[in-house]
Amino acid sequence: MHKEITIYDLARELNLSPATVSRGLKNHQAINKNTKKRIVDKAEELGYRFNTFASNLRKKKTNTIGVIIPRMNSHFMSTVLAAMEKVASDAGYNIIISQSMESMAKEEVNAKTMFDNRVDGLLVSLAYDTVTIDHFQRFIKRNIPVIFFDRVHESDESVAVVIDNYKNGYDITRHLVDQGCKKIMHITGNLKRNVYQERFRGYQQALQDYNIPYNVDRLITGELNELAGSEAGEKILGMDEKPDAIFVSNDVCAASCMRTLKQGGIRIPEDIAIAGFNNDPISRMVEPNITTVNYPSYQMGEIAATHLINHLKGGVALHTTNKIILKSELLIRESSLKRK
Amino acid sequence: MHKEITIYDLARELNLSPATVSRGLKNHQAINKNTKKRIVDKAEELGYRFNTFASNLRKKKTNTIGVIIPRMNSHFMSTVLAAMEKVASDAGYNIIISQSMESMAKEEVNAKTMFDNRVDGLLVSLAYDTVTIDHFQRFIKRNIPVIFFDRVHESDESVAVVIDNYKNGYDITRHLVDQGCKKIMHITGNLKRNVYQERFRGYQQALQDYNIPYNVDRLITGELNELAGSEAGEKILGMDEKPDAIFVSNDVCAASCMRTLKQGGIRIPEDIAIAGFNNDPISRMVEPNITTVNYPSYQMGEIAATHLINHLKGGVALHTTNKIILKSELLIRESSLKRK
DNA sequence: CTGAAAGCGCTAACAG
DNA sequence: CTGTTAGCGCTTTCAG
Repeated sequence: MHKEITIYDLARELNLSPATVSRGLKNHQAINKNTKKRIVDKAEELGYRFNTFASNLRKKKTNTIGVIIPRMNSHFMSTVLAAMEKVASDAGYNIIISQSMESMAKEEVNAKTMFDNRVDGLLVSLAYDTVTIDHFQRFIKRNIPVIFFDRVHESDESVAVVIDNYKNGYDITRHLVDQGCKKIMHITGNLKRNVYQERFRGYQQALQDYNIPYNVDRLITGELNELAGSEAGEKILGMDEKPDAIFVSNDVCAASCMRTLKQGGIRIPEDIAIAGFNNDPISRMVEPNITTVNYPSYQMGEIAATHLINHLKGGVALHTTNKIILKSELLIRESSLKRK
Repeated sequence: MHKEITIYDLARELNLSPATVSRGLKNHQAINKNTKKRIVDKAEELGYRFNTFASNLRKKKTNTIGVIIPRMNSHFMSTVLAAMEKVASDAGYNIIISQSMESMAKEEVNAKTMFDNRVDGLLVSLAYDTVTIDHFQRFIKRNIPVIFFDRVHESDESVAVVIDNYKNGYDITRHLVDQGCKKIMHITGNLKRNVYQERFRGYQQALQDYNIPYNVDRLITGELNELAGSEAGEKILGMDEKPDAIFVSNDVCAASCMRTLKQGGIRIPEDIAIAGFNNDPISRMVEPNITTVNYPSYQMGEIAATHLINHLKGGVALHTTNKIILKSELLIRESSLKRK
């Protein structure tokens, strides 16, 4: 078994004190250049490795940011993460990422782990079935900043970075109405989540504003993945009174649903217009291209992380800004254009 | 500022020793049930939080597995990660994930961080431009197991979990030849990476076996993303002697390339047959559906993680198994079927 | 079933 | 520019 080398070992070998070795390794200014080199070389020679735990224990500081997300299975999420990593690592922070796998129970465990690992701050997008956010209270109580993004929980004690889901839901629905659609279906996620709830509200409001009665049979909530899309497609194919438009809350699901409908002989957009959400690459790849909402994912990651770090670096009280709403926009493509 | 509660605080309040508190918190068997409850309750009351650093420092053990991947932007990678997380957390291990962003320099830094964080083992898929794996030597020297998956480096000291890229490259090419194609283009990634190198070798061998001369103008290497696909498409549209088939090393790129070609008036598969790789959902969503290779991603994650953990739990020497090859298979779809 | 005591490796005063 | 010293919070013998 390999014996771990410590700064004491280096100190002994070099006839220096552990303190000097520690400083030398950290490239401390007040250390002789020559001494530094001797230290670094010896460390290399003996295979010394820095002990993060001892350091963190001593410093009571970790320089680590925790990120909890539902899953990293979408283009959206991987873009957000890339941005966060960039911002954090440029600012000298490490990032630890964990997935809740869309389960609140796992989210709680993950939060606990992050807490015990003493992250300096937390960036969170909530799981599918998260109903309370009590598991983040311990952070808030300790003044550890928590920033929610995308799937957020609104409270006075935390910051939320979002897009205007209500408006986007409204705009999409209105666009479909403009195309002459009256029987507009909505396929979306769990309505407990703000994002889906808000889009749904926008959908309902638009219907109401245009005097189209809301019909609960035209709402499907589910997982919003490939399977859910094809299942919804099958269901629609079996309906006596088919919708003339569908507003789906994510592009992968929309694409999958569209595929099933096309296989069933439905013409898109002539028979049924389709709109998705996110501007996932898939929306530009299928035929017809899917009308969608451009989600500023890189920006969202960048802003959430920057905001957190600015706060950590001292300064800016968090709750002064309570909600950051990013610009997003409707991208109209062929899948919804009945009137060309 | 919140004062951190330690086991000493709990001990004092409860008139117990720190040792007993520590045991109680860990649900140690030799502690009175009643005492345990008192400890846990008091901890809750005072808002105690466990200090992972102190514990790790003392125990010299972290129960953490590090994962380094190029990017988590593909369906493939997110599936692999989901599997790894499941296996690890079922076995009581934490996972820390970091992305090299396809850069060797970042990969080196990440490896260093993992090392300093004393991960018990490492799961790695190499960056695009990684040429040496010296940065993993420190792990190997210290008997910290490193398992490579997908994008691997072959050496005697580490385990690699892969599919048979050579065979798949060969099979795809042969399939295209079977369809009557003679001018088969290959769009792939950096040939330094085993996966692309092997597929390329398979491609070349198949050509040779069927007496088709290899033409270097029919090879494009690049990033294999959406942009690379459309650029390749444009390039092909501008060629005087166009290929009659294209074998692309990933589905997203294949789909994007196909879109561009179709927009340019090329019929798929009549004019040009197309095959991708990975069985990404996108391959089933576009039209025509793309012929591809079913990549057992979940299994790959599961096996790599299980293997690592079995090794850690004591037992099984790593190098006895040096390479694990998973079954993968050609999925023939419309995009390559000239002879129906 | 509980306690005493030592030490994991590092850092930050403070002192020179 | 370098050294001394104390302590971060936990676990683990060993002892009772």
